[in-house]
Amino acid sequence: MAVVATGGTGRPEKREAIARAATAVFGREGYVRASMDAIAAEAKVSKRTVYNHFADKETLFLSVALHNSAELTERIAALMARYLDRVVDLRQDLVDLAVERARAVLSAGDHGALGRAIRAEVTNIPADVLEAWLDAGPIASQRDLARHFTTLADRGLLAFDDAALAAEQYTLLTFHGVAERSFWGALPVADEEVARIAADGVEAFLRIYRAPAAG
Amino acid sequence: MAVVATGGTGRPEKREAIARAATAVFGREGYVRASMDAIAAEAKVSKRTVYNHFADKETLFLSVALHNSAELTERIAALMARYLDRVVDLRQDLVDLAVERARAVLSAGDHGALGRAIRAEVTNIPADVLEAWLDAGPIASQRDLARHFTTLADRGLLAFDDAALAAEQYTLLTFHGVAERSFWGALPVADEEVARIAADGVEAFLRIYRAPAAG
DNA sequence: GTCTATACAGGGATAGAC
DNA sequence: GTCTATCCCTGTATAGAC
Repeated sequence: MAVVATGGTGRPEKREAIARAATAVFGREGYVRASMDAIAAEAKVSKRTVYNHFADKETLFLSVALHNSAELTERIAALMARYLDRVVDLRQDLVDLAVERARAVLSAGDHGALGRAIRAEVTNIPADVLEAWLDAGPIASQRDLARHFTTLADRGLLAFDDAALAAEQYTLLTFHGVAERSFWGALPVADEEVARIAADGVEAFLRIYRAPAAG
Repeated sequence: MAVVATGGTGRPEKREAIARAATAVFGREGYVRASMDAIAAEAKVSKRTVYNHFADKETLFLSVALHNSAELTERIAALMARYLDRVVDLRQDLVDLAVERARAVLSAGDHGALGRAIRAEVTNIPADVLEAWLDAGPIASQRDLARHFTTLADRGLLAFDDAALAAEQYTLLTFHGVAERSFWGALPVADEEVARIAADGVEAFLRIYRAPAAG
């Protein structure tokens, strides 16, 4: 069970097209229902080319899963930098970050959909690959968030003993409610609902962690 | 697409055995991988008997999903009654409830496993059936919890404007972190981890919602 | 020398028939 | 309770095309 992408003597643009198509099809159909024929068709390559770039269906799935995980972590890191690097109105920035993160992860695009496929297959994924996926994805994002929170605490805007715990509870209060309601992006959630949950979550979060001195 | 269980002219004990077997197999394998042969074998009946009681695979799945949802709601309601009807140490009772709920939903048993299968199939489940599942399961449990919280507020132990929001945030803080970590029961989580998350979650919850007068 | 197109072997699934 | 019609999937093989 090769974790690293296999082979790949072919043209890189084909490989990328296959990976993109696989992300879309696995996200739409889930691992079991997705067929290599459908992926080849979506990538507009022959099935033989798919097998030339990726050893088998499982390798292809795990490969795009890891790639997708890292990509999403980057996008979320960019959002955190945008909203938490230069905070002027802490509450508003935390709400905006929550809304944008929910949109990035759960929007109809491929990101959340592939995450759902991975969660569905979790019992069939080798432990080391699952760990790599977690480490490049959710765990990395939580680490990034904890770092930002530490900076905010240094600036006197937040107060806590455990930055990782604060980051986890922020995520639970502002994100997981939406993720659960939408089944990780499978069903649409109204924008107002996302905004409401974000506002309520930040309100609760600030009651726990706002520094006494701060407004 | 019949929502209600179909047919059922056969012996009720056979029907129950099939439903139990289907719950186990769907939970272990997921909807697509589970085969009617495996379910018949696990129930120790012939495949013909399975099709005599349930019209097809989809009907069987949706039927056991709804049943399972209602059953789990009952078990959680019993836990809430046990820990919240006669509160003496609010913090301890909230922690114990969180731990027991996590155990009930996520333990290696069939309950959480089937829930995982449903979440994986959410895009293939008819909207009305999904709504019925939510209403008999997660939504019902949240309503029950909100009712208990209202009583606790009347007794001066909690303080909030919106009981439903408080119940949702209690669930997020004390339960969803464990659910996510274990992928809804697919992977084991150490008892100490469950206890730690419950304690941290209740601590945060009480900082938001403990009544000023109460200890 | 990689890609396309298509065909094929082998296995397994549902659902119904005997 | 077994047997079978029908279908779909993975992965390979066999052609030729740029």
